Amino acid sequence: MARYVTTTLPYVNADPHIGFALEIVQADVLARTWRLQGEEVFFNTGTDEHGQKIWEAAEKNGQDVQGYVDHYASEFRKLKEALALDNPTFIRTTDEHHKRAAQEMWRRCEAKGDIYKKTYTGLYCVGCELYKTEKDLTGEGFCLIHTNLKAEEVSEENYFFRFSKYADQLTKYMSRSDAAIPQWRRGEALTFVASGLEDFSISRKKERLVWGVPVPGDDTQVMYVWFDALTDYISTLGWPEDIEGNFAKFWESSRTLQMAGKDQVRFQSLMWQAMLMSADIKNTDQVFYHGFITSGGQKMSKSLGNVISPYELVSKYGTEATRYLLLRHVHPVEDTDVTWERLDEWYTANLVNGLGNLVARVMKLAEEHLPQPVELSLDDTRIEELFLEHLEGFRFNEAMDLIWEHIGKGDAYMTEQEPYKKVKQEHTKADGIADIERLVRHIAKIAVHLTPVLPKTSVAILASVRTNTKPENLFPRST
RNA sequence: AGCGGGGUAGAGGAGAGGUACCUCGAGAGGCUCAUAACCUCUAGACGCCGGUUCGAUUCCGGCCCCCGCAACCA
Repeated sequence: MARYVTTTLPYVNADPHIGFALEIVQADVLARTWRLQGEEVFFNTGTDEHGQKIWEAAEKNGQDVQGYVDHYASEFRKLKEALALDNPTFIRTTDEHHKRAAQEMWRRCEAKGDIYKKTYTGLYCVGCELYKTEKDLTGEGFCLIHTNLKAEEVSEENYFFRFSKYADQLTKYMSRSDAAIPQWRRGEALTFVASGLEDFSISRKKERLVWGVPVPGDDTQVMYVWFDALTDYISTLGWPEDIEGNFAKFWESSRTLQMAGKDQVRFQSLMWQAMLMSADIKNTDQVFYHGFITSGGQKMSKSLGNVISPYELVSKYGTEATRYLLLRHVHPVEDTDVTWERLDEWYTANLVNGLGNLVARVMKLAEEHLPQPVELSLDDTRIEELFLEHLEGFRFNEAMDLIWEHIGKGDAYMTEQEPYKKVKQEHTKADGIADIERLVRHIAKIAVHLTPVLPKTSVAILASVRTNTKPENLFPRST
């Protein structure tokens, strides 16, 4: 069966966030795991590039918008190299094909009678360029952020999507036990639907939102970013024309998975699913919601100055260690607090002293005492069922724990059997050599399990086993 | 207010109806193959109060605290 996995598309008004790195590394591990099992996989990511905020950010930087989004698109594209991502397809919502797809999505919903025009009256803060509700304003009607600006009452005619019409269908969809992971996010979505759905606005007047996809058949309106961006999950597959057949293969007749942050439940599991229902397209089979990474007990934010960027992680610890830290020490679905101090600790304890050191001590003995490389058997390279179950169940941390359990066992075996002593005495030499061979098989088995999670390390260990040589330090001690 | 998540040794985390596990740190031994690494042993913990149960830290209820749902942001 073909498989499909996508990240959400990050909005390009800031540098890549560590939370997005988490999301895309998790997606990558799944894509790699499936590919190892011989499945055909479509792995999608990209950038969300429309919207008023981006227009403004570009103006603020004195850049033209296209140049601005091009710059960010390339910043996000670099993640592929930095995080060793296995061949993701990279879509930009400013791609011509994507814009046509978004317009086709609009036409389909419209044909279904799910798009209508309505005058919206609200309190608008010019500073924020956003409509505000009463709780966003002071008692006197001033904006909480721009405290010197009084929100103005503004009326605007926009297009709305009949979200409310899909309440029953969404409830039914969310009743599938695997529609959202973890389970409690499903509960959240169901509660939200039960509380009553309000149709949402899907366009803005062109004067207010210049940088967006034009609404088909109405030059005065532009699509609001959500409507446009969500469509990327299928436009990336070539929908609607589907000349190459990817949509049929990877969406319609495959098991589809979306990865997203925990704040995305409403958008991914409800709004987007309602749009698909309206357009008569198959719903996403499963959406996985990861937790957030905090730093020093607080949400990362530029103003607090506690942002840890994925590129900083990679330049300090390297690609493989960054993947390791994200997969083992960040909880898949709960929030995790991360500080540089803790990152150093995990890196040294588990990669330098753990994995790296074990490989070094085993291969040093092998290089000196084995006459030839160990022949690996089929059994040495078989992946444990439990390991795969953990990965398929999004328990990346537990899958990693399993590997590190074996690393600990390798070290213990070495101390108990003392092959380094045995090889020095004629009458125990053969026994010592057999121990070393067993240890080499053991690290080979560890390497095989590392394939989807730490791909380069896995290759390095297996190469070292094949040539029977001690490798360069896999994880150098950081100074 | 409401909704959701969480409170586990000195620190940070995992886990689960019946010996509570991992990393760092502390104490005592051991080893020399290894990246001053590794192994063994020891001390030390399930927020509070009830309930269900033969048995609760785990399930249920109440309470107390922390975090997110608003922001440059995933």
